[in-house]
Amino acid sequence: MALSDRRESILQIVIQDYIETATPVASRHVVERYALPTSAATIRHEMRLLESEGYLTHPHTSAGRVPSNRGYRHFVQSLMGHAELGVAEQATVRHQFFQAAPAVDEWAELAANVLARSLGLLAVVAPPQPQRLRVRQLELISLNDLLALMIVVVQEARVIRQLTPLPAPCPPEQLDAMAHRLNSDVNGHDADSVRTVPAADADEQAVLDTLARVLDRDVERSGAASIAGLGGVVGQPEFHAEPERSLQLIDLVDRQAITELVPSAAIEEGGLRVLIGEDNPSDLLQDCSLVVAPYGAAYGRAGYVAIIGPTRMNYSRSVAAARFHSALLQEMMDTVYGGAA
Amino acid sequence: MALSDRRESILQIVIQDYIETATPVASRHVVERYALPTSAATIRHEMRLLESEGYLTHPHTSAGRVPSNRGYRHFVQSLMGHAELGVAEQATVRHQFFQAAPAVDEWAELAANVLARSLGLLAVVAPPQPQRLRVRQLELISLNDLLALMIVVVQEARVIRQLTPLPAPCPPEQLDAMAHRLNSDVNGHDADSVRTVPAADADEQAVLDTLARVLDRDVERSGAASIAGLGGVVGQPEFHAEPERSLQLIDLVDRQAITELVPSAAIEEGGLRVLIGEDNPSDLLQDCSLVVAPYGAAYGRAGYVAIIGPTRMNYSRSVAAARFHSALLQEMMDTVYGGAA
DNA sequence: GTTGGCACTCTCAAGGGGAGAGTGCCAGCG
DNA sequence: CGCTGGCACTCTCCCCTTGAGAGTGCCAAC
Repeated sequence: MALSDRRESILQIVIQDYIETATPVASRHVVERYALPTSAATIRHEMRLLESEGYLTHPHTSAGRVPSNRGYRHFVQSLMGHAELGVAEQATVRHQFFQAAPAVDEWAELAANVLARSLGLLAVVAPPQPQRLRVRQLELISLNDLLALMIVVVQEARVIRQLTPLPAPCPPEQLDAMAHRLNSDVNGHDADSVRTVPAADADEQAVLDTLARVLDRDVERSGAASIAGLGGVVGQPEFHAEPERSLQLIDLVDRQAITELVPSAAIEEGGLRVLIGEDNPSDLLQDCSLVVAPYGAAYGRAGYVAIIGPTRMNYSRSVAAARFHSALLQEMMDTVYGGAA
Repeated sequence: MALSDRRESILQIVIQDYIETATPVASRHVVERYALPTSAATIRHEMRLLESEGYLTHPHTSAGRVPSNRGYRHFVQSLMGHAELGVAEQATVRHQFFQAAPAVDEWAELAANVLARSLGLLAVVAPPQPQRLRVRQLELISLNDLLALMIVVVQEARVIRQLTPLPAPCPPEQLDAMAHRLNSDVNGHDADSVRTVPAADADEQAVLDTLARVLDRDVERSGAASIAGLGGVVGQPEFHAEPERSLQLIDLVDRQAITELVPSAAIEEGGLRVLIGEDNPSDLLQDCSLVVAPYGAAYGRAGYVAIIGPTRMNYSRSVAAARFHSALLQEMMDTVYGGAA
């Protein structure tokens, strides 16, 4: 099933041209634009063969050729080559990351915005999910004698806040003292080991109970994914034609539900993956492709950088950008939180 | 220019019907649906007068009547009455708020989501912007001998994170000691007074400098607005007809730029305001209305709850919901952070 | 002041036709 | 045997027309 050299290069031309112009590409257009030494009829013949082998399709009789999912897949695997982001662009992005606040969620937000802007596609960036949370610092702020505000800093500079009712009245100074005392007891502990810390009185017990509970609960909650680039992707011509599809996608983003469409199998596997058309688990992403690059597996359930766009996306740029950002996020985490894993 | 009673009630019927059905309302439809004791011809006559007075318009000759912006304005001021959210709904929302983490940004996020879902419109909720930040707690985490991670908890449980290079090598225990020492020095201080704290050595000076800088910087940054409900609002029939308008709006939300369309004059004035059609500062919100309810002015530059939708929005529900949420946010802040203002 | 009747206007959907774009195929050529 | 020009064929897209339907505006009568 190997393709002849000429056939391959025609396939490549058709796909690249279609990615650029978003219009079916005609035989005459190919010979003219790319100054091929053959006639349009010959190209037509080759295209016909490429179509019978399943790499191209035909919207209707008198339209040019359009890549099929199989064509895109072949393009990504064999034809597209290995691109890298330009040095200048890499430097600019790195700079932005080192300017940002040193926290995973901030980085994820920044990465999603940068990716969305530079690719014009939808970008979803999720921070790694820690398996369990360990206390770094505990603070108690007295709101009144029977109610305290608990602020817990856990690893990777994540912060949990929680109201804590106190069973016995506890004036501010006493609460401060308690926080101070508890800090050395709970430092570095996770939910389970917090539960084994002995309490001096009922209030301390209440605080410890609450602490253990929120440590468990926030393992689930922590690390919401950042999403950006909706404007770019619904502006793509493929969405112009079908408003309902756009609405579904907008709704998915609005409800933060696209994160569920990034298949966890692809993330856990470790390497960068490109899912094209029906590779996708969801019908909602028919005619869409997904580029997924996981990172930060050492910090819990791996985070990921995902690019979502029409199958007609610029794979070369998308893959390069996703690879670069996932590596950068990994590097940032290792630099700033490396010891804390 | 006062309207007769009958004319007023016809205006009210037309507006309410149009809000509900989104189709121009015809004279016959009015008499039939609302079982009026007059004939269609009479209604037509009255509608004609309402149109000549500027309260209604006409998409084209043989279409029913549609409220003009002036009509909506009159409706909001005189006809709509004062609605409140149902007791059950109020209780549900309150419950959700007390379940959430006690932090202004979480509340804003929750409020935006609840509003968007219950109204089907775009909701923007911004927390108040403090005039200056005061330190509550300072933590330093040693990344290596020359680099520390600074975590600052300021009032309203906001958290600032920042990398801090250290001029002289400083092992972890020493850094802990410094944090402990500094904590009592800077507690309750703002950027200006942090600058007056004397430093024991070069490292301490570096930490204090960084602290003062981020306290200044984050006054600008803190409190990004939460936005929700894009899916609902672009699903409205008025956006179906004009895809470019939807794209502009989507882009505005994607880039977090709608917050700039909420006029600061309306916020600073204090009370709830309804801006209809060309009341809006931006051309992008032509045919849109904006309900703005400020809150939390005691905590700095006031935050706000804003509802954005087509001029054909349900003003009664929107106003009631905006009023309720702004009051609730105010109450939450007073309860949890009341003493800290 | 209210009403029924009627002419008038405008939209909307469906149908028809012509221009344009590309292909598929074939016969001829090197 | 592969390449090429020519030509018929097909399908889309846009424009125009047409007819049905919806509502109004107005008038004369009550």
